[in-house]
Amino acid sequence: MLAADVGDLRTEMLFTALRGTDGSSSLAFTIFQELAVNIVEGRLLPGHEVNSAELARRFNTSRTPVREALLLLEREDLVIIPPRRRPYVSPVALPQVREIYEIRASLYGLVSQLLVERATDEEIHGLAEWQALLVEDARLGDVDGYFWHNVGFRNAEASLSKNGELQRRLSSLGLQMHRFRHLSLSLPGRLLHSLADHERLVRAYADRDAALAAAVSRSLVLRGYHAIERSGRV
Amino acid sequence: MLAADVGDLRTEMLFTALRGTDGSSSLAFTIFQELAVNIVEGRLLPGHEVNSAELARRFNTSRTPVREALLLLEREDLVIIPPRRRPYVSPVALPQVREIYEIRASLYGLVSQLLVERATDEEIHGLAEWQALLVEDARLGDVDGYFWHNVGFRNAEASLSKNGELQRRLSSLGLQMHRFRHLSLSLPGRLLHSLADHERLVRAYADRDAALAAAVSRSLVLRGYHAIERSGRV
DNA sequence: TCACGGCAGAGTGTCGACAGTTTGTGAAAA
DNA sequence: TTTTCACAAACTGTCGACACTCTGCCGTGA
Repeated sequence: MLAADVGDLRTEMLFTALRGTDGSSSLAFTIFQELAVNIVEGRLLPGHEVNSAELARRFNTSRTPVREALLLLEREDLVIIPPRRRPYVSPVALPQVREIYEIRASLYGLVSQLLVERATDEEIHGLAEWQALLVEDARLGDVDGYFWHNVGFRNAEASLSKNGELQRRLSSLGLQMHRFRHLSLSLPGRLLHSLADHERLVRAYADRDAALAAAVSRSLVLRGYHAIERSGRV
Repeated sequence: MLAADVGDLRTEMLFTALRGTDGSSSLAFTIFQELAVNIVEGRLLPGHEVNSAELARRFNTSRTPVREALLLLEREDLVIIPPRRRPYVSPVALPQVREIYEIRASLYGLVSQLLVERATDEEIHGLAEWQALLVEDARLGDVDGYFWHNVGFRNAEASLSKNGELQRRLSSLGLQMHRFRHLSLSLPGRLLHSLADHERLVRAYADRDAALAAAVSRSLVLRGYHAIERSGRV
C-alpha cells in the first residue's frame, strides 16, 4: 500500500545518501523507509505512538524487523524510544528547528567552500541547469516543483563537495528538515527571495569565490529558518 | 570484565551526549558501549569481523541485543554491516579521516561562534580553567592528561553553544575521531602548537570576538588533521 | 467525594529455534 | 598442479513465545 509512496521518485531522493548505510537490507529498511516518509510528509504527527506489535501485523512480519526499523528511525531523530515505553514520533519544537537549521547552515557553508575548491567547470555548469529549473518553477509559481528541484540542487551541491561523510550527514539532516521545510517555502514571497539567493550562489560558484559562496550558502539556509520563525507556524 | 573499562571516568566522557539517544536501555547499550570503547581504543582493529553468535556467548545473552548493539555501532560508523554478511570494524583510511576532520572543523567553528553569542562571562571563565589544566599538562609533558583534558575542554565548549543537536552530533563525530586522535597529539611538538591555539581561542572568547573564535577553532581542528597527514601513520 | 492500592490488559525486551544464504573445504576434472 | 564444482559448516535474518514492566481502571477506605 505504501510501496507507491516509497517507490516515488521524489521521496526516493530523500534516502539516496542513506541507503548504503543501512544494515539489514530488506525488511527492516523497507519498514523504516515507509515510516520515515509518513513522518516527514506529516501523515504521522509528532507525539503519535507507534506500536511494534501493530506494525508487525500491518507489515506481515514479526516484531524483530520492526524493532530494527524503529532503531533506524531513532538514528534519524524521527522517533524517540524511551526505555520500556512506547516509541513515539519525535516532536518538532521551534528551538530544535533552530538548532537543526544552524547546523545545516554551517555544513552547507562547508559544502559550498569545498565545492569551489574541488568541482570542475562542467560540474558547476550542471548546477546552473538545476538553477534554470528553479527559475522556471518560480515563474510558474509551482511551489511543489520548486521544492523538489531545490532538493535536487542541494543534493547535487553536497555530492560535488566530494566529501561522502558530509553528504551522508546532510542527507540525514535533510530528512529531518523536510518535516517543516515545506512550511518555509509556501510562505508568500519566500520563493522569490530563495531564488535570488540561489542566483548569487551560482554566480559565486562560477567566479570560484569560496568565501562568498560559503557566506551566501549559510545565509540561504538561515533565511529559511527566519521565514519559519516569523510565520509563527511551528 | 569490561565493566572496568566502560565505567572508567575518562572513557565515560565519550558517551555522555550519546547516552540519552539510545533506545534499548541496558543490554544492547551496554554491549554497544563495550564494543565501542574497544574499537576507539584500538583493541579491535579495522577489518576485524564481529560475529553476533560469539558476542552473544561472550555477554551471556541471545543474539537479539547483540544485533541491536551492532546497529548502534553502525550508527556511529564504527562497524559496517553488509547485508547477509558478517559485520566488521570499519576501516580508517586517510581520505575518510580528512572528511571527518573537515566536518568537525566546520561544526566547531559554529560552536565557537554560538558560544561567544550565548555563553555568560562565568561560563567562559570556566573554559579558562580547563585551559589552565592543559597548560599544566603541557608543562609536565603529560600527553595522556592533555588528551583527556582536551576532550573535557571540547565538551565544555560544545555544551556552551547551547545547541543540543550540535552537541550530540559532535559527540558522535568525536567517538569516531578518537580512533586516530591520539596519533595526532603524540607527534613531537604537536602538543605545544595545540596549546598555543587554545590560548588564542580562549582569548577570542574573552574578547567576545565571534569571527576570530570561529576561525581559530576551525584551524585548530584542521591543524590536527595536517599533523596526522604529515606523520604518514594512517 | 476523593485519594490510595491493587489488578488486569497491553507492550517491550529477550530468548531459543529455524530457514535461507554465504563461506570454506575437499574431491573431481582438466 | 591448477581449476571447478559440490557439499558441509557457519552465520545471518526472521519468527513465535515468554517474562517482566508499565498503564489505566476499578474497587476500597477515608
